[in-house]
This record gives sequence, structure tokens and C-alpha cells, in this order.
Amino acid sequence: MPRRKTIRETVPPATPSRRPEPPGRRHVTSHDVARRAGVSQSAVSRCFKPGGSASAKMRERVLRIAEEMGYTPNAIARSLITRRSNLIAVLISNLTSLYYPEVLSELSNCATAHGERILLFALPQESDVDRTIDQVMQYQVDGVIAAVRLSRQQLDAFARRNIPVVFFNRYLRDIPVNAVCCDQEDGARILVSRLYAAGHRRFGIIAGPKDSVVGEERVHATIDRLNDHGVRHVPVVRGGFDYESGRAGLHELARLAQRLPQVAVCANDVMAIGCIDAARYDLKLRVPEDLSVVGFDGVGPSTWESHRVTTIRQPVGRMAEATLTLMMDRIANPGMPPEKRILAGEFIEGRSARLA
Amino acid sequence: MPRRKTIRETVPPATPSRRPEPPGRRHVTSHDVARRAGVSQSAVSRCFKPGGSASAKMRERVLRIAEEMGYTPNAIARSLITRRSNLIAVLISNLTSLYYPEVLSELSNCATAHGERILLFALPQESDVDRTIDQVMQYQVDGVIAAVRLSRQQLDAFARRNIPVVFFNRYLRDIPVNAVCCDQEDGARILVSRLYAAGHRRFGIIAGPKDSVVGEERVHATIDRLNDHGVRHVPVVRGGFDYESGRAGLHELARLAQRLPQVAVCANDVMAIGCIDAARYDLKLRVPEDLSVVGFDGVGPSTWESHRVTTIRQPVGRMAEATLTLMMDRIANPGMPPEKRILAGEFIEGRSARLA
DNA sequence: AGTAAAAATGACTTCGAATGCAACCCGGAT
DNA sequence: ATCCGGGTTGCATTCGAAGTCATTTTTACT
Repeated sequence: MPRRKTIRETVPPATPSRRPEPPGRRHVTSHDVARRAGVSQSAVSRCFKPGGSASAKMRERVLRIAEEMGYTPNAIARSLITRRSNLIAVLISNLTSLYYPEVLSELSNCATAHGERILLFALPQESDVDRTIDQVMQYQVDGVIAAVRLSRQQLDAFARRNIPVVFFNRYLRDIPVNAVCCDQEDGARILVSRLYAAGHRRFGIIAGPKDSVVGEERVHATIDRLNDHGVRHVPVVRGGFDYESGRAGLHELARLAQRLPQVAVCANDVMAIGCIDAARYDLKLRVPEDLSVVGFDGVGPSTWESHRVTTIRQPVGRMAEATLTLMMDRIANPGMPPEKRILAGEFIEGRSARLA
Repeated sequence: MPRRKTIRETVPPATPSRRPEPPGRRHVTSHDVARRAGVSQSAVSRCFKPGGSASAKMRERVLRIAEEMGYTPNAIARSLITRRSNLIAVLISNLTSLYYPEVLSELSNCATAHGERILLFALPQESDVDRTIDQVMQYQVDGVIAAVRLSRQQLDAFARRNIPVVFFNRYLRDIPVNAVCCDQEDGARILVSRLYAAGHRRFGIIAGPKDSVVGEERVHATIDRLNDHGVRHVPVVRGGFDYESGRAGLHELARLAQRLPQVAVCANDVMAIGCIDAARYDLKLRVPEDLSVVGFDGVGPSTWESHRVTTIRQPVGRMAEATLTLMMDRIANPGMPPEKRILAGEFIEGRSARLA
């Protein structure tokens, strides 16, 4: 028995006999369906296209046969000819944080609703974008949703290829770009005014990393609003948006001033949670009686009874929807000028701050 | 001057005059590069292929010109001919939980390392798989990583098209499949023996939903090990793996028995956290003095000072690596029989259980 | 019935890269 | 000089679906 199965897989030279049912065929193509249905390949293609010109009789017949044969249109082939991959690249970096998974989940839902699939680029570091960008190009994505920093050069690279980019919760200072953000300034204003009204006067801030536009906005807006109320000299310490740095942040604030502030404003919820824990378990303070702590984001765990963080919740669902809408718009009309959509956050009273 | 540029672009009818630099060209193709370099298209293709037969001189020249022209190979076109998309579908459902984002993050890293991209299918409900599966097929993915339930039919559909499937932390009872799991039985054994050794005798269990194989394994293994130690009549209440159901679970356990159990074994960390909070804030119990609580997973927040959950941490990174290795293997050799890889979890002492 | 308009259908081409095959080039051995 | 052979290179084909255009069929209306 010769058995020249050396190149058995290379193409598929009709595998001698593997399984009885499907005789080893690679894929059922529209040609196959066409032949079996006694129509042309174009006809099959049209039957699968919503608006396609095909008689009800044929469409029904073709669809039935396609079903029988287990035919599935090849999206790759379609993309090649239509120049539309229905793929949207999502660049995201802190998938292990509490905030971004929620974002990704919502983006995915919205994308599906708009008939797009998500090609995920989860970067270990924001700085890994460069190595990724080439991949993004290769896959001919219809658009890019960036929840990471992009340099001017990177943005240009996309522009050159007419690939629309929409930023999520960040943007570039000097260049007009498409972006969907939560109104950080407004959130900070609400927090500050509520806290000030409750009699707080000594504030401290636990900021995020310097390169986070959103983090910086929150901090600056907070300081500005405090200044408006005549509160000066607000100490700021830096964190990295994670639990430990929130905790360390409070210790640092304690070291910085003789008296601990009455309020710790944290640049996100996770740091607020770390801060609350530092207060309770390290400094033996009561929250909110001895120290008020507020955050930003409104992530899931911020509602846990153990912390009940007073925060500004981002309308992630609506932001994702806005992002996709904006994206589909730019895909349809590549010429349109950049647009920023800013949604208001929602004040969550929680219990981590004394508000009266 | 005839100038029959009528069909110059077909799709983008050359916006009258937009930017001077790139004259509206869609994409630079290998043909374009070839023409400019004075070589054939095949040559360009070969220059970009690692093992491709091309003289050093030509390769250098072509790559330089390609660079100049901003050429990027079209992965879509390549996939069509090679029948290899370098796309792996990841089916995942609870992206808003604390566990799966971590999984996704690790899977993404590993996939990149193996030269594959992730096509994300984040399902709002596990039951939405059916509507999704067709999409997965269309995109000609090289393989499917399933962190959701798949029915026998769905599995068959993939098998028929020779698309390898690897389950993440779940599998099917009666059908041999590729799967990477954490050893739940072993984890339960460790927890039970430590707790029993510390003198605990009255246990209660807060289980996950019935359709979670992993959840059920944890519960059954826990009960079995308890039986081994002579502990009978272990009350079990059901939760949904979320914070609130952990909280409600403890209340239900309290209602069920006259005396509250000494230990609440929760089917995951988030429920354990809910349970701890219910104990502390609703029932005014001290954890672990009055009630021991243990969980499974070892998600980030389980290490927070506020809870310090005693748990079995899953080696998510190594599991992801095993998943990808297994996957690449099946992609390379489609014929191989299914394989299950079971990795041991790591006991995390925490502080939510009295262990001595 | 007759004709114009509309709908349905098929042949053919296209998208962009990969690859089998044949042609070729060049140096070295005979 | 002839031939061999390995390394290069180009030609032509292929992947699977979609769209263009011409042709045929059906429908509608006078």
C-alpha cells in the first residue's frame, strides 16, 4: 500500500478516506453551492446579500442547499473585494484594571450591534503600541478605537491609510481627534462643591501617573475648583492607578503635612479603595468620620458594602455606544472633521465621604 | 488627452482635491512596490517571507522601497491564499467579572507571542453562543478558545470544519475535548483539610450557578472531602458568582440552619467577598473569628487588605500559555486526539479563615 | 397582443498576496 | 567549450466572494 500521505494536508488532495460523512473537503464555497443548485456563483452571492437582486424562489432554494451543504460565506474573501473587513481594532492596555474590562465588554456589545467584530490588541504596556501598529495595519481594520496613548506619528500613520481613529476617554492636546470622553472637569466640580459644602477645608490629592490625560484632568480640575472656593496649597502625591499606590498615597499624604487632610481625592476608584483601607487598617481612622475619600469611575467593586466609594461614575455603556456611532460615521464618511463627544458622569453618593 | 481615469478608483471617487501629498491612493500593494523596484510581484512577496528565496541585494532593495512607499502586506489577501488567518477566536462571557479579564489579558499576550491575533467574542450571556458561532466560522479563524459552554452540536460544527477548539477552565463531561483547567478537586482538598485541621466542623457552601462545570466541581469536591472527614449534611445554597449573591448566600445559609456554619466555602472569590461583607456589615460577625470564609480564583481584589480572602489562586498565566501551546499544536497537526491539561492551584492563606 | 420597463440571472473580472513551475544566471568541474 | 547544479527570478495561477455589465426573463401597462 503506497500511502503517499506525505503532503496529505498541503492543499487537500481529497484525503483518501477519513470520515465517512464529510469527505475531507476543505471548505464549501459559493461555487459548490452554485453548482449543486444549478445556478451561477454570482447568484449565490446575491442570495446572501440582504438587498441582493434574486427571486424569492431562487433565494429560498439556494439558502436551503447552502444550509444543507454547511456553507458559510468566507469573510476573508469578502473583505478582500469589498475592502471592508468589518474588523475594528481595539487598543487597550490595562486589562487587569477594573475599569477597562468593563469598557471592552461594552465596546464589544456595541460593535456587534453595528455589525463589526473586535480585533483585540491588549498591550502589556502602553509603550508597546509601536510594535502593534503594524499588525493593526496588516489586518485592514475598518477603524481603530484607542484606549491608549498614540503619538502624533502613529496617528499620522493611520491617517495616511485613511483608517479612522476614535479615542476612548483620552485625546491629544494639540491635535484635533475623534474622541469620546467623560466630563472630568464637571465631575471634579461636583465632588468639590459637595465636599466643600459639607465643611471640608483641608484636601489632599492622590493623582495618577503623569502621562494619563484623564488622571491629570481630574487632578487639575479638582485643584481649580478648590481654588475657586479659596482653598490653596493642596498637596498632591502620585500613584499608578492601582490599589497599592492608593494605599501608599495616603501614607505619603500623612507624611507630607503635619495634619492629615480631611479629604483624600483619588484619581480613580481603585486608589480610593486602597486609600480607604490604608486609613482604616494602617492609620486606624474611621472613614468617613475621620477621613473622607472620593474617587472617579464607579467601577463594580466601588459599590461593595466594605467601601461604598463616593465617586463619579462614568456612563461606560453610553460612552461605548457613542464611540461606535462616531466610528461608523467616520467609516462611512472618511472626510468628516474630528469630533469630540463629552458625556457627563453621575455622582454616586456612597459612604466614603462625609457630605453633611 | 483622453485620460480615461473613469475607473481609476471605483470606490473612492477621488475626492476632488483633498491633500496634496497622498493622491488618494487606496493602498500600496506588492505590485506597486514591484513596479517601482523593477522586479516581479512574486519577488516582493518572497522578500517579505522569512525563508523566501531572494538574493540579499534584491531583498534589501525591495524592503527599502517598500518602506519608502509605506507598504504593508495585506493580511486578508494572504489569509485567503494560505488558508491561515492567524486569527484565534476567544469566546468569553463574563467580561465584567473579575476573573475573565485577567484570563483574556494573558491569552492576548500569549497569542501575540505565538504570532496570532485575538478576535474577541464577548457574549453578554453564555447562551448567546449560537448567534455568534456563525460569525466565528465566517472569519476563518485558525482556532477557537472557549471560555464558555459549548453544546455538542456547536462543537461538531467546528469539528466538521476542522477548526480546533480548546476549552479554558471547563470541558464537556462525555466528549473528549481539548481543555486547560485548574485542578479544582485538588484545591478543594487543600482548603477542606486546612479548615478541618483547624477544628472547623460546621460548613456551609455558597455554590455557583448549576450550569458552571467548574463551580460544580468545586462544590462537589468540597462536599466529598468533607465527607471523607466525616462531616455530613453540608448545606448548599446557590449564587450567581457575583458579589450580591455571595452576600445573599450567607443570609440564606443563616436561615437554613439554626446555627450559622463556622465556615462558608464560596465557589469563587467575589462571592466570598460578598459573604464576608454580609457577615461583617449585616450580621455583625467578625471574620475570621466568628466565621471563616474561603473562595476560589485568587482575583486581584481578593488580596485587598479589607478582605484578604483565603483562596486557591489559579495560575492564569501558565494556563493561558498552556492553552496557546495546545492550540498551536492542534492547528499544526489537526489529527491529534484531544488532550486535557490540568494545572494545580496555589493556596493563598489570606486572613478570611481561621486556620489554627 | 405588443412593447416598455423592471427584475433576474450568468459570464467575467477583480481584490492582493503566495506559490508551483519553468526559465535563467553564474561559477565550477569535466 | 560543455554541462551541471544551486540559487534567483518571473509567469501564471490560485484563493472565494462581490460587483459590473450584458443578456434573458418577467411584469406591467397600453
